[in-house]
Amino acid sequence: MTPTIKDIAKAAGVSFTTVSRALNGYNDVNEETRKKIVRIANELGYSPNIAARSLISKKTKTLGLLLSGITRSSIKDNIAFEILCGMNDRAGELDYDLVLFNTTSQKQKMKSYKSLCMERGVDGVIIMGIRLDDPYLQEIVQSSIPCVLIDIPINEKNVGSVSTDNVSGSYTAIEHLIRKGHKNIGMINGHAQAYVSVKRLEGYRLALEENNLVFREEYVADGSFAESGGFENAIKLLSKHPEITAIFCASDLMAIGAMQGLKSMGKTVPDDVSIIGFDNIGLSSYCTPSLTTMNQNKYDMGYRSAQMLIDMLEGRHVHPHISLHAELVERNSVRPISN
Amino acid sequence: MTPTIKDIAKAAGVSFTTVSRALNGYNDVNEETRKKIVRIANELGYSPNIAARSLISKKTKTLGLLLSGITRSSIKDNIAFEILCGMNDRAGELDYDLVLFNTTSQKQKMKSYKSLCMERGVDGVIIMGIRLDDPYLQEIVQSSIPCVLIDIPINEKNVGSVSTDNVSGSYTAIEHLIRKGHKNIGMINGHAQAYVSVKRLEGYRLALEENNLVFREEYVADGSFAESGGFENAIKLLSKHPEITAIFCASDLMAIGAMQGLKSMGKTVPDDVSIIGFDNIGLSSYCTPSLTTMNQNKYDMGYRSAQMLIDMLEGRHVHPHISLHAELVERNSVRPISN
DNA sequence: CCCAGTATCCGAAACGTTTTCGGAATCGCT
DNA sequence: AGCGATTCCGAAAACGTTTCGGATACTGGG
Repeated sequence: MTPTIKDIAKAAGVSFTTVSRALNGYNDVNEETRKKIVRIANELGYSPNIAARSLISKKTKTLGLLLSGITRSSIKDNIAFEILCGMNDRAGELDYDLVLFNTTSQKQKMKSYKSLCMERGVDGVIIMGIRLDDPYLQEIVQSSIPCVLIDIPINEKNVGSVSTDNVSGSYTAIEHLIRKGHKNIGMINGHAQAYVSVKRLEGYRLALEENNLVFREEYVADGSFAESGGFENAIKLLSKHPEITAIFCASDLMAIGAMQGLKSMGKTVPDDVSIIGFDNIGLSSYCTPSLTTMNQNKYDMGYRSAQMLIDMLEGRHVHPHISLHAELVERNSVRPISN
Repeated sequence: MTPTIKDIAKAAGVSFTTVSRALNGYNDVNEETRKKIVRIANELGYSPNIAARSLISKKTKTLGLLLSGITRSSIKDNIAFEILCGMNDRAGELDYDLVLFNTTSQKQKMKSYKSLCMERGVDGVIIMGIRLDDPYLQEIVQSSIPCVLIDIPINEKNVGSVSTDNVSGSYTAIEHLIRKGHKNIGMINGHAQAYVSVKRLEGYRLALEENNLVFREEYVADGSFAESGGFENAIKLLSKHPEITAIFCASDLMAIGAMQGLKSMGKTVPDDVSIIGFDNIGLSSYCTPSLTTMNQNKYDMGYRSAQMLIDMLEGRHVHPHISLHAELVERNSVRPISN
């Protein structure tokens, strides 16, 4: 059996109360006895029972991670993984552990996020990949559990958010295309239930209008962030509107799909039509042509979100909404056109 | 405050013992009272305190995940992520949660894996990405904590393993090259402290010898699973041994590096030299030329490892070593040669 | 020599469950 | 009516820790 505080007490000839205090660095225990206790604890290979501890302290030093999008389909664009790496690193540095809640299994259909968190006893939770219309979003946000949302800014007590500046990001993407001489610019967006999509659309529209180009409803299509969505919508867009010379895709995966779609209809990128993506996933520098895109600092998003949540938990003041800058990375899927 | 079993008892007019039994499905409680109790529990939004429960039951229903390789560098080849997805799915189905231990932070330098696991109170642990010479490998394996290792078969009580059949995998890779007419086949391996590397080398050698080709020490180099390692060693190999017409790389990432290396020295793949990889990562179908490789069923590795660990924990009999089949996926990085 | 103050320690309660043991009530049967 | 079996429920212990409120012994000043 693994040794407890009582075993140490017995071996040291003191009460187990004293052992507890000695190990926790209280000052009302003699330096001699403390050393003795610590020595014995090491000899016995003692490590505190976290269940007992958190039963009384009400803290578990664990962060919950709710990722709705962690499924086989999210493997190609491993954005979730990069974010997770950042989160894991920061949490580890601050001595917290991460527990994964998988919301895909059917058990979650029955159980609310909130009771899931309470049961697991996590101190706080980070949520990513959730849709705006997810019924649980409201629930979790209004519960008293501290949480930070990736990519959904919500003003509520105990909830923070981190995302990239999507409107400025897509603004610079479009501006880049315009500088290269493009005038008829299509967009393949995600879907209306993603906050990033509405923001990226906003930036697209803004950039157009500020450059005296007209925004056309029919130039934008929803590809639901899927490679196949990019494929199909690129074809649709260019069939209906052959005057389009450039497409801005709200994700790299859709951009890659779009490139394939264009290829399938005999058009070449970037000679016939330019493509610019968003995310800068690993694939984008390896596909042909390599993809010009807006880089999102995914690792940092994770890192900062863990930091923010822990700050909230430990009572430090936080600015509840962090917005990271997205910068252009130029590759070979955009070419200038003369007009 | 979140309601406890006692609050329910008070509201239902029974003892809290009865509440506990009612909620846990014991048969010695009247069906009427049970319904009443369940109703009240729902009304109050009760969910059991897991710390208290696991304090007495000694089980936490959580699996620890020790991944030594989860760092920024492992983002490109997101093998770890795919495995994690499979693990997470199966664990979720069986009502276990996953907690991530990050062994990169310095706190682990002080603390042994074993005490880390004990402290966290995980029931068992899955370990991946660990090197054979990691001093903690022995420690964890000899501790009484049930664990399953990814890619390291060890015969010890309470430890299982899952990996792909690496010798057969690399055997078929080499055989494929031989069938295509290649005779001088180089290999870029990982490093000696990876079990998979010794096995893949074994398969390479075996395939050569069984086809009456001689195994040459100087035809194999270690690229330590890095893209840069593939780049440099491909150049080295072909500079010293220009007769080589095909290279087998022990990972796709190295294969991609090798392709770039060859390109940098003016050789083209597959016309001048054929490349075959191992892993079938997401990138490999998008690079140019697309990579012929041996597919590892990464998702399944995770899925099966979670399954095995939970089987062990729940006292079911398991076959301690699972070996998954690797199949060839043909793309465009190898071409037949006539001789 | 006494008293206040300090250093060091201990006992007991508390956290929210599960589980064991036993008691009371009810039932069926003779 | 008597008796064993069955059904339902409660009291209490246990899990390993933290923390509160003292208790003891020693110190030095008066």
